[in-house]
Amino acid sequence: MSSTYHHGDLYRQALEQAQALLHEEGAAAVTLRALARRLRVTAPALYRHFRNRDSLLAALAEHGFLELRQQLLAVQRDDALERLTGIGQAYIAFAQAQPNLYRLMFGGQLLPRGAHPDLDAAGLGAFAVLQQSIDDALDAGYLNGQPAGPLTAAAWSLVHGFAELTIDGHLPDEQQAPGLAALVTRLLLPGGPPSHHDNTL
Amino acid sequence: MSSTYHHGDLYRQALEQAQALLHEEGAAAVTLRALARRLRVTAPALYRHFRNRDSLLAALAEHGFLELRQQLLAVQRDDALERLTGIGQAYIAFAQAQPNLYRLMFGGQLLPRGAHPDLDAAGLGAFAVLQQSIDDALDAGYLNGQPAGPLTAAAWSLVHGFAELTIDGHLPDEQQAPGLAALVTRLLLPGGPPSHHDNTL
DNA sequence: GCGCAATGTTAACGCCGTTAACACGACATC
DNA sequence: GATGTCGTGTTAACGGCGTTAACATTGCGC
Repeated sequence: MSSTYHHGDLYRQALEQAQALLHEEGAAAVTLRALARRLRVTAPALYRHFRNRDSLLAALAEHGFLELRQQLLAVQRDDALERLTGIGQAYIAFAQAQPNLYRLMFGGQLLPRGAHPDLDAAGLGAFAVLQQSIDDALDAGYLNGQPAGPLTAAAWSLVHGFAELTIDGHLPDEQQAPGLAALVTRLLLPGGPPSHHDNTL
Repeated sequence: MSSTYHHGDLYRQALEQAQALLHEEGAAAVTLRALARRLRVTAPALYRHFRNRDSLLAALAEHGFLELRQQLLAVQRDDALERLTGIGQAYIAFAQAQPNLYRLMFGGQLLPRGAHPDLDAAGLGAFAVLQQSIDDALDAGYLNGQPAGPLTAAAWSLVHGFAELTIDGHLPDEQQAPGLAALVTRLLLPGGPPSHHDNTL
């Protein structure tokens, strides 16, 4: 009399174990059958909760974007420019702490856009934090009043690129020093009204 | 009497067809069996030329890095700073022209580093072009004499990040205007001796 | 207490990477 | 020219995968 024929909350546990699998072994290891084995359930059972494997991966990526957004929102500084650089560093820290998750979020496996609307929305939500903090910095007179659009694109490109290159080991070792992330996030920002942040390297 | 029991140059044709498959349908579609079907050959035949599927993908990525290097080397400008921005734009153009190849090169499927030495070497070869052009710009008095290491990391991060974000559709549409690539590649560079390149947006 | 909907299992399909055993044929050696 | 060897192809088979259809069990509303 297996008292757990009905598992109870397979959906939640599946997400948790899938996150563990992703974190430990990468997206390729997030297999419906492997996940089912971990949960002591047969593979087709998972189809009651996920349309297919891609939907499961999309759900993981979506959670990743939601978590990233929260970590960016948690950066609080008085000065708008300091907050912007802090956000950049938090972004990089997120990617370095969970490289497999980050690769799933940006690896391009879940394309095309529109296939997973919730995922797209979560991605925009994270992007919005960065965008807002740039607007705030501009309002505070920083960034030489450059147009917000290209600035945002450049800022995101910089942190995203640095995050990916470091977690994939593409940058030479000496350029992976812990402090470099901070340095890089400041290179883009050639000053503004208060001068307590020169690019004094 | 199939006159082509011995195929002749299966290795070269396999690489070509694999490139086509990759370009048209992405890395997931580059399957040994699908490739064998295209070549009118059985799947195990490919194991005479590639250790396994990963080696095939690594060979494709390696060719990508070699081609990228050539395209960067082909950028010739008199002014060192102009050449640097030209290289950034050529880099982005490469990624946008062959998104599936670019994702394979940087998607992190071929890790860990050291698993495919030829691939690692080719990657470093492409990186070296960028590094050299930054050294040249510094020698010409540009970039405010900032340290070369972080500068290189930041420059590569910027172009790599922008390339990936655009080919994956993460940037809002208005920020994908053709000219934006040029703009972004200049944001990083706050001038130098000659002033014919302000950040006049 | 009954019935239905939710949620699990079993069995099976085709595709995949990979390996072992075998077959063909070009090319060197005698 | 016969012969043997080695490179390169085929055949057959294994297990793992995503996925589906059919069936089984259970909890919950009436």
